[in-house]
Amino acid sequence: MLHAAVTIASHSSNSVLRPFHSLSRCLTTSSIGQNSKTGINAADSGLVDFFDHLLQQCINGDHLRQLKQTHSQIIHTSTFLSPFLAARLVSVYSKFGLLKDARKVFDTISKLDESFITRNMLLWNSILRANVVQGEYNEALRLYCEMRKVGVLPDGFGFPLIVKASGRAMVGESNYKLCTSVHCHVVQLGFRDHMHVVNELLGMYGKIGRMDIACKLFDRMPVRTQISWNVMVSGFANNSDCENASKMFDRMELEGWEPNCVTWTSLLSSFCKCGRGGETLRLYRMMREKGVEVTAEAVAVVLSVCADMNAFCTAANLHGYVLKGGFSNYSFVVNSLICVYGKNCAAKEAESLFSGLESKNIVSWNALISSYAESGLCDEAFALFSQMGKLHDGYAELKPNVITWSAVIGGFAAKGRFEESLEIFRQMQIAEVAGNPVTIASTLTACAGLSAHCLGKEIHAHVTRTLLDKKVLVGNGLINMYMKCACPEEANLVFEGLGTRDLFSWNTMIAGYGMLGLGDTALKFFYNMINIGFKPDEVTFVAVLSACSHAGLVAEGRKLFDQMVRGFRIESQMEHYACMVDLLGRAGLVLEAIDFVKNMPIEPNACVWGALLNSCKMYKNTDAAEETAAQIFGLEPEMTGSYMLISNLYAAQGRWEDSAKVRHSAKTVGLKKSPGRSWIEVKKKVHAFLAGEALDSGMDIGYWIV
DNA sequence: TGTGGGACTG
Repeated sequence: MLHAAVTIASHSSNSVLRPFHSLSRCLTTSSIGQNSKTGINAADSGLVDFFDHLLQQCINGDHLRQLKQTHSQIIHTSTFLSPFLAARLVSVYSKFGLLKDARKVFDTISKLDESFITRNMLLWNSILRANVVQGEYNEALRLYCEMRKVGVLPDGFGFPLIVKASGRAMVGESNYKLCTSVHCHVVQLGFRDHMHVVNELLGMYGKIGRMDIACKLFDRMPVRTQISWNVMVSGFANNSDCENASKMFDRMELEGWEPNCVTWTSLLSSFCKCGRGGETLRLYRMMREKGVEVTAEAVAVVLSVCADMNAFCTAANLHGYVLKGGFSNYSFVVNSLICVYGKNCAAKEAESLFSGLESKNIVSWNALISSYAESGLCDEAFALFSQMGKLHDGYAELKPNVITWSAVIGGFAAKGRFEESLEIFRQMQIAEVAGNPVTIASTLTACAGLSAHCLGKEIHAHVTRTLLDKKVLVGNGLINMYMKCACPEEANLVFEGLGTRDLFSWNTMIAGYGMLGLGDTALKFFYNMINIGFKPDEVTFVAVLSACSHAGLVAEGRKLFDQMVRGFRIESQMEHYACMVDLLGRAGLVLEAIDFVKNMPIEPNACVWGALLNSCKMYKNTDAAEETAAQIFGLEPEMTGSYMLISNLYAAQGRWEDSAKVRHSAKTVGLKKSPGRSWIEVKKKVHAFLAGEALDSGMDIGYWIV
């Protein structure tokens, strides 16, 4: 042992030398050379303290090499059987993220002495903690099973870890059974009222979406801590229930507790998750006024709200706060900054933040990729996505996850580049990444855009098998797809089968029936929706007004437009005016349509003029058409459709020279009408073809769904 | 000898 001590001293740096005095003390005052397998004598106890000190220094100074050295030195002394040091080594390795080494320490000592491992709770708890901290919840639960097998009963330190792992582990469809069985064990072993254990139980039930059980446990807690309250508020936040998060927050104050920065962060997060951005910002201001410490986590939440609300000024202020508050090294804060800049068309800034990040995790990549995709830069998104699989900083490759894939697929679908969107979806199947409701919704948008009925049906069958069809996002996508494929019966079946319907479900049904010219059915759905208590929004009225227009329901349309403004207090927007002009114009009330445009309280845009021009053409009102076309050329000179429309109108009247003149003037301003493009699905293949072009070979879209 | 709560991406 003396030799070991000398070796330590000679290998140590100056800072390591400091505890040497205590080591010399222990060497001079105790017997040397005694070795016991089960216990540590007095001399070793001093050595244990010494090694403990060294290990502490490894953590403080982030010295991995020193840790390895210290470990090997421990092995060369009898202290390697110290339960405390073994546990310490496990926890230090875990802090370095070296779970495998931690496990090796645990396994080695287990093999050395079986009776030792059954008695040593400290070691069990440290290996449990190591796994939980690293997010290895399933492994933590496996250890718990092992514990039970060898007859070790968890204590007040072990149970919180096991409970936490139960709520977060991936165990098939539901964790509920596992959670209740662990809960039973907690009660059996008398930890029903143990503060730390119950706090974890609250969190566990929150994680699996059972806030009802968490509430019952919370209400009968004999003593609560600040943590108990915070776990409840964050539980509601994670379940997107800002009403109850807010109630819990109020109740906390009412019962004399002061919400701290964590409580506030959870409250902000709950409002953010409910899509109530305005209130999140209001609460954030309130939090600052009250002098509550603003944490990096709170900043990240508020920044994510800014990104969604295009609140660029607030975000710029927060950026300053990030720099001042020293949060620039927090990758999750920088990730949300990337989103704010990316989504506000400041791609350069987003890119420089991204490249400045020391450690880019999957979220960082997704932040930039989804920013590109959402700003319509799908090629940039795809380029970055393609870079992901490659080697970065010499480290193992980072694989795109479901969020990455969905962002790219959604980006292409939103730009109308449906084939590319579906092709990437196919690649995703090959990469064996399972899609989720968001992925499926984007894919269905692409199917709808291509009227790819067969592929749409195939996706429908797939989501039915995986129970994703119960998700409202997927249901709405299916309804839209079937409507765009002119299959209202199938759309209706999906609608009827939806457990929960939201405003989108109703709007999609109304718009679908309207688009297919089934105005009466669209109206029936509109009135049903109101009768069961849904409040229509501006999109509903665009759908219902355009349904009236397609079905020639003029009186009904007029009534609804009036109801929208007076009854539902929805401000009429450009789309609503365009619908009304279309409604009147299509019905042959061209003069009234002209009058309607003249009396509009806002300046008409090209869509409104376009609707008017269309009706002028339908009813061969050349004078009004010319005047209207002039307005359009003034607003949008590149609108080729208007040139064609007016040229065709002249042609229809036999005014060939005028017709040719218009076409010529379009050419002189450098316009070329882009040819019409259509898709047709034949035998699970989508064929794209241009007007006047033969069918191409078609892209293979069959048998994608595994 | 050691306990817990808050975050960012589709």
